[in-house]
Amino acid sequence: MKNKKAVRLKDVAEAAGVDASTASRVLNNEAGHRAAADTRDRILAVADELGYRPNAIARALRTSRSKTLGIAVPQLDNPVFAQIILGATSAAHARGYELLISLVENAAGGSGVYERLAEANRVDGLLVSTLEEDASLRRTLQRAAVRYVLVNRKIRGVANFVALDNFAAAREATGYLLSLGHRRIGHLAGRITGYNGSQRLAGYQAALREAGIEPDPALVSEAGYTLEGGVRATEAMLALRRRPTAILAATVLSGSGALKALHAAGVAVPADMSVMCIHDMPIADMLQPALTALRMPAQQMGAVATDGLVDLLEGKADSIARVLQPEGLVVRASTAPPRTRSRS
Amino acid sequence: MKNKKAVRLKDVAEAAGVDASTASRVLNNEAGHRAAADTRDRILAVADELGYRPNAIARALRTSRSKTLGIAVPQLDNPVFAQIILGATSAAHARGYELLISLVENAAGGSGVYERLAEANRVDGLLVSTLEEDASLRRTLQRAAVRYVLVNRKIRGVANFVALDNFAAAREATGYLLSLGHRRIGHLAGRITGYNGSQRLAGYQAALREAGIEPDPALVSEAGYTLEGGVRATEAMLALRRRPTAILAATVLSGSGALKALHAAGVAVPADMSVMCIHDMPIADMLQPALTALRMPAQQMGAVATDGLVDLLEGKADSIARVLQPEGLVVRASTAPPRTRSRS
DNA sequence: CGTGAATGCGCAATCGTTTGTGCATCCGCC
DNA sequence: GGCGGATGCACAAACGATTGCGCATTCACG
Repeated sequence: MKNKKAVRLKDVAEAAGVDASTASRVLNNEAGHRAAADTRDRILAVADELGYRPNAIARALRTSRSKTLGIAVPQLDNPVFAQIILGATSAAHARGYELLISLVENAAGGSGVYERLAEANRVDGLLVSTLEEDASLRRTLQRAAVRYVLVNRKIRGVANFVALDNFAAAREATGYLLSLGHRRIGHLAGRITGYNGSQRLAGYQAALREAGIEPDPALVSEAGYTLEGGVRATEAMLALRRRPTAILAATVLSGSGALKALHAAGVAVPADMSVMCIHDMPIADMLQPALTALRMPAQQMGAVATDGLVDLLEGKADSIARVLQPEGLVVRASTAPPRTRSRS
Repeated sequence: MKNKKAVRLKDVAEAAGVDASTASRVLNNEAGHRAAADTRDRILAVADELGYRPNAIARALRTSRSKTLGIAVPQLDNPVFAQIILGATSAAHARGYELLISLVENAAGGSGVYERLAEANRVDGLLVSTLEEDASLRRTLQRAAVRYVLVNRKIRGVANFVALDNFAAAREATGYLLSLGHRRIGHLAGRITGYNGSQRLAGYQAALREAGIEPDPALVSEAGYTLEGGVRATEAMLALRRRPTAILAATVLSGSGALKALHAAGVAVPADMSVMCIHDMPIADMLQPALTALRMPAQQMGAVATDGLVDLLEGKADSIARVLQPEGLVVRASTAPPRTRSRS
């Protein structure tokens, strides 16, 4: 299988009649290094002819930079992470980096996961998007002595992150429901203790207040980021004496749960209840009815975070803090004005 | 950030008063190496106390084995790949390997992707699950001189692969629809030129024949693995003079497209048309109606392939060829017996 | 024509590990 | 007490690259 041995720098150098050091400098275009045009051409020609590929491992050992990034995510079944990873791989490859994927198990404190990656410069930096998002994560990462950028997360005391403007997103989404005429709007919140969940809740409340409506705590139910959570939270909302006329789900997963629960309860969407969600995803279009959604640049977030991390590593930036804006509404079939009962 | 310098083998050795070579042998439990219990204990104690972690890069350079696997997938939005990756990461970590993810762009021949990974033992082996699945891929991989295992693919002339028994799956699925009483069953095929697509088609046809039904080519439509493909193919089927009473989608994505098209056309599921798909996924349960599916061990496939690849690399196996069986039916709301029109 | 500064390259050390080989030391045995 | 074979460890050479430094050669200039 491995028929011909790999050609090393030394081989190129010998074939070109120069020292390996010279070949190295020429091939790497070392800044401020002068080489005779003659020599340079010869080396490049020979390297090309022999098909020389630098040994990344040896280079990493010598330079202590592996040109590899790690990405730590808790799951893969949530499409948001798939999108983030997608954006991250493209950006990483574009910058000449590889991406090492690591699943950090559910909030298990991740015993040594980061250390394992950071040790030995196996990765130069980490993209972190775990479930736990508090000071303990910060300490863990600090202990691992690795540079990192938080993705889709924000933690007090962590300077480097790329997140979405969840407040703006929830406000805009709620605003849309208000513009349709809804006044009682329920919210299937994410994890209220987390950055995303709390910000979206706040945005939802802000939009209501701006419309002169005092948020009703009974209309907020924590659904997390799963189908089941969405089902349960929606059932709870249906049990209210005064049901909402519209539901804003923090995510497409809980949104699909809402649709499911509503269908089971015989509530027509959007005739009797409008539903929409934050984070447009391919799934939203598969649901019945197709879910109105607020688009968020998830993939771009992965890319921006990766670019930022590389900038950090290469000294092209001191810090990276970006909050990306939502990308507008995708109106589908799940939203409509409320029944005009209130006016009659 | 990097406050304390990493502790090297040499540091451990010095602190224990031995040579680095001795420390190495002890820490690695070198087979057939005898060390005085005294020395051994001292080294282990010191290593633990100093928190020694071997430098993976240096080790890789010396041994030319990086303990890293690469996985090449074409996309991430298809949940099958997410599952495969999930299984692969767990298995890889369990065997002490890391997983490097690489997106190989759409059938673009992947100019040098594999070489880039293989070069310099950046990865020891590759898990390959690309879209192109023919002899050209085989040649490309051969040129890259890398060991690999095909995942969810099968190519003539490639000995190492882990795939699913798509024939059995489609046959069982079709059998279920037959058992409900359906006689005209449509099939939304995947890519007929690919392994999965062709096998599923064959299984579908076999089941029909076993039931004494001659497969009607008009009832087969290539839908690929997307929502849109499913919509189009289903619309085509609805345009037939004699519509089928049930549809078997090769995948949950085309299945969701079928539901969408049926709903748009006002066809009730399952009353007027049953729909089911192969490959159960979380999405199947989010759809309305929830999609009956045949479970396939996608995650396990990733894990088995990874284990096999590691076995190959570590000389614990000469080849790995596994075909995993479907895991049974998940009956949901999208399937029912046909209207008893035929009997009336 | 002699001197000093450029210019272009090679020498050798180094990154942190693994591993083949050789030198002590110790034991048992005759 | 001398000898042979274990036994336990250290020495040193790799792996393939990068990089500080110093030695030639060339060139310009007085």
